[in-house]
Amino acid sequence: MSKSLVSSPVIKRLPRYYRFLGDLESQGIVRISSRELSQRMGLTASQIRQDLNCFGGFGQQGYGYNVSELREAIRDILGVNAGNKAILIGAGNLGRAVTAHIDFPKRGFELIGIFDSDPDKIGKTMSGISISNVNTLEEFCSKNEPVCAIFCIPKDAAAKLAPKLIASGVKGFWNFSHYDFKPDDDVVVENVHLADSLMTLAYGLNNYSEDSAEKK
Amino acid sequence: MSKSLVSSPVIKRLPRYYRFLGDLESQGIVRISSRELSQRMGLTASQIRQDLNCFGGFGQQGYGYNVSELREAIRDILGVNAGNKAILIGAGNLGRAVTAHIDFPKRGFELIGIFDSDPDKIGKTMSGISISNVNTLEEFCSKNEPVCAIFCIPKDAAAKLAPKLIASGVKGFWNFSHYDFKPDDDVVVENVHLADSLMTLAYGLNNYSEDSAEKK
DNA sequence: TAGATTGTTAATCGATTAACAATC
DNA sequence: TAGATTGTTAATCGATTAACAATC
Repeated sequence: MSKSLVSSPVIKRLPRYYRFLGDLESQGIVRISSRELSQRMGLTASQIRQDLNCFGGFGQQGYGYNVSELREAIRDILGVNAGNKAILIGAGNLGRAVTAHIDFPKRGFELIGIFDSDPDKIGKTMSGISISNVNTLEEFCSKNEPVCAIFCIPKDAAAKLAPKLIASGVKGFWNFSHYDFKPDDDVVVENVHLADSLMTLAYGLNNYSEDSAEKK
Repeated sequence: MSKSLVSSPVIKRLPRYYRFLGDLESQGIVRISSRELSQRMGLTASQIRQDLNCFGGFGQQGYGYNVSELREAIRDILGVNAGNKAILIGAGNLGRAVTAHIDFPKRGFELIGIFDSDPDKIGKTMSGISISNVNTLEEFCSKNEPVCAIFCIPKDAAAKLAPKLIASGVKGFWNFSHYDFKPDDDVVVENVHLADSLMTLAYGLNNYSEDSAEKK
């Protein structure tokens, strides 16, 4: 398989397109032009056409885009039906919230295991999945071959587990910890740094002025 | 107060600088050059110097940067000591995790209220704060004047509450919902779209190859 | 056919990187 | 002073926007 040629800003916009198209579909809207979609989403029509054309010509001149068709196309590009096997590590508050809050099958994943080191938690269940001892992790991985790990653990624990998981064949990380993956780790990482996000908001508030509102 | 002149990519890197400098400080490291910091963080030295110079000259030629001084400077730029009054809306799994997981004072905020609409939750406490009925929200705001609201509620509830909160003087939102703020809302918004982040990861996994690893 | 809207190329804008003179 | 490293300007790179010919 060859390198993905599509730039990161484009890819990060895909889930939002997917969401808007889902809304349009459930409103019964059949077709939409890049211009109208751009107005609803707060983008330029140019950008939408450029983004979509990274993956193919989904529209029709003079008509626009068929909402359902485009949505399905983006769904398949994202791989929302792929059912990637994932494990979650850390059954604390954050792990519990992620487990309860995220509809994994809808987002392209299947949650097949939860791990923790706390004896009080091991053996209990979370969203129907039994919590396993983290020292059985490698055994579990060689048997079940998850491709994705979700880090809801502190930085130090993440630092210890990351190399082991990578060696076990884990290719992607949804990283809520402050551990920094190295570029040569050769894995796909999505960082969710909540504290960083909140501090960015603090900056925005402390430098708030009439004309400096939202800018992603 | 005039418009912030610093670009969004720069601002989003500040919390990460802050974190790394904190680590360096706790390791007892007193000075650091942009070059060494760049190697540790996986950035270019140029970028670090450019970023910092948006806010002032914190370094010294031939020496580099004093770790503690620089960290304190960034802390003040971010406003981590500002104690912005914040309220959290939605005491479900996500709200509970955020409340338990985030050290608000350390990130520039003071959590002064939690709201929900569920009678089973109202009156109970979360991290020492009593959960109030969401129908008392406006009254609470006019009395206590929070500047920030944290949305841990579904899209529809967010859509209903956002205008009210903005009218009440709330200037910033930490938005975990799928509600989209409009540019003319004239507020500061930090979106944390967990489902979007996870789908981006799905894309990365489904298009994984040897050479296409992490790219923020 | 005429009108609308795409796909795509060209122009612009902004962010990152490189270079180097200033200076500690 | 000589060496190191910043602050800052200039060059490059990439992403966004504008324009328009192709075409449904």
